[in-house]
Order: sequence, then structure tokens, then C-alpha cells
Amino acid sequence: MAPARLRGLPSWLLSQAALRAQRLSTNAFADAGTSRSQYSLLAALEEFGPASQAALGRRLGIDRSDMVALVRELADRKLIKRAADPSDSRRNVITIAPAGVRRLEKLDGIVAEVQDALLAPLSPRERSQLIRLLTRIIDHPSTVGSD
Amino acid sequence: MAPARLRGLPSWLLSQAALRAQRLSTNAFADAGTSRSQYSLLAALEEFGPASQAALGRRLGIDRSDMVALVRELADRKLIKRAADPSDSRRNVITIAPAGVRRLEKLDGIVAEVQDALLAPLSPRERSQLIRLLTRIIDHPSTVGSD
DNA sequence: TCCGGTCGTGGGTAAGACCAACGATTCTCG
DNA sequence: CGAGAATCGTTGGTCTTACCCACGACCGGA
Repeated sequence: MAPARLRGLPSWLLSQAALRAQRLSTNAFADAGTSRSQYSLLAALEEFGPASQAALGRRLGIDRSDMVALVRELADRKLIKRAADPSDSRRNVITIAPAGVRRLEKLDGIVAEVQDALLAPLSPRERSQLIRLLTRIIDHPSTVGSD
Repeated sequence: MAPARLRGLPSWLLSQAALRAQRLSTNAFADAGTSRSQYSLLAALEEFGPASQAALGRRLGIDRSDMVALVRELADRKLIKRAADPSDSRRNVITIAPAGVRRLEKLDGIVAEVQDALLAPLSPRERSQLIRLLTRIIDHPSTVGSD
């Protein structure tokens, strides 16, 4: 058992719980031949439509430079389309392909199983409580540096 | 705003919240010239007394091999003592030094500030709810492979 | 027109969580 | 007792994430 100092610490508890969540979902996605970030990208494209890489990165909290490989990978698999933006030639317009939509929907099932394994010890009521609390933490502005 | 598919996903929410927690605590510890894992190690030693590196690793979920550098760093700073175990010469006995205890207690204050920044949007009641829910997730056996 | 900001991209860093293997040692059990 | 299994510290790797900086190309507003 970990020291009490850590077991009472939300920051530590969050890291440990997230670690478990990541192990579960990374494995599940790997079995399906994909990754968490690929799922995120497909989800963003499906919900909000075509966007530039930078815009997608901002939405998902992924660095512009990390987005390059991610987009390339999905484009190689024909799950998304990458095209030059005619109205702004700095940008690429990323569009989800029909195969990408199908893939996304297939992954939804896997994702649901992962949540169930992760939240096994919690009742439905507790699960929505957890979602509510975490959402509040994430949505709260993060008071960085000088402002 | 992230896609709804992700915003309803505990595994995603956990990763995001943990990311924020890690940024906050890593920065705070860095300002104090240390790291999260060093704090964990000191906490374990203070609470449970001297132990071998492997035992400490098991307690904290840190790999044996990663423990080597961690112990060396803290020993170099005279915050812990590393000695051969007289009753089992495979083992090192790691003991927290008086300076280590003082350092740990100083860090406790920093840690408390981090928790407060992290949980700013939550009421005291909600904070303990969160702790309870996360603890349940972590303590739940993880149903691996064949059992 | 010029200058600040943005975009995609390439490059690098650092931390974490892993895994495999080793030599030395200890334990287990026939 | 003795042989094989298990444990320990350690070295040396891999992979993933999250960063950061700098570049050239490009856009927009002053």
C-alpha cells in the first residue's frame, strides 16, 4: 500500500487512476490497430467537420508538431484526407473519410468496454459524479503565470 | 472545446485532469529543486521506515530499474542513506536521513498549495467525494489476463 | 509595404513506464 | 546437503507523451 501522504493527494490519485485508464485504453486500441490520439482526432473531425491541423491541435490539446505524424498516419490509412486550403495556403484542410467514420464507430464500442472495466467499482450514480467533478476541474481556467 | 465523444469519457477526463495535476506539481517541485518521484520516495521511507529498493518500488509502483537513479540522486543529496543489508547481501537498506525528513515536511506545504490550485473549482465536500471515487478505482483489482 | 502572427514541418529534450538480461545472492524443497 | 528457482541491484535499452525552438512560407492589418 502506498504511503498515506500520497493516498490522500488528489494529484497523486489522478495520476494513478489516469495511468490505469491509459493502460486499459492503449491496450484496447492497440488490439484494434490504432491509438488513443487517432481516436481523438477522428472524433474531433466527425463532430466539427474539416479543420486545419493547428485548429485540431488546439481543440484536442495536442501540439502542432505532434499533429504532423498523427495526420500523416491517418492519411496513409485513408481514414482522413489532407488537402491544401485554397483560401489560405499556409493551412491544410483535414477531412474525415467515409472509412474514418466507419472506423470511429467501430472504436466507440471498444471505448465503451474500457470505460466499463475502468469504472467497474463505481455505481452508475458515482460514475456520473466522477464525470461531473473531472469536467469541472478540466474546464476551470488554469491560472498560468502573469495575468 | 473538445469533442463530446471525449468529454463524456472518464478515461479521457482522467488523462486530462491528471495532465493538469502533473503540470502543476512538476512545476512546483521543480521550483523547489526536486521531483514528484523524489517526494514519493521520501514519503514512503518516512511512513514505513527503512526498506530495500525493490520493496520501495513495489509500494510506489516504480520499476526496480528506475529506482536506481532515484535512490542515487537522493543519496547524493544526503536526504537518504543507502547501505548494504547485513542480513541479505542482495539488498540495499534505504533509510531516510534527518535532512530528508526536513525536506519532506517543507515539500508538504508546496504539495498542499498544488492541491488547492488543482481543486479550486470544487467545494470541500466535492473534494472528498473525488478522493473517495479515485481511491475506489485505484484500489480495485485490475483484472489482468488469466486469473 | 512592412511587420507581427500563423501554419506545417523538422529537430530536439525530458520524463515515465516499461522490458530483458546480468551476476550475485538467498530461498525452497526434494 | 545440494540443485534449481526466485530475488536483488544494476545496466542498457524501447516507446510514448508532452513539450520547446526554429525555419520558410504565407496571411493580415497598420
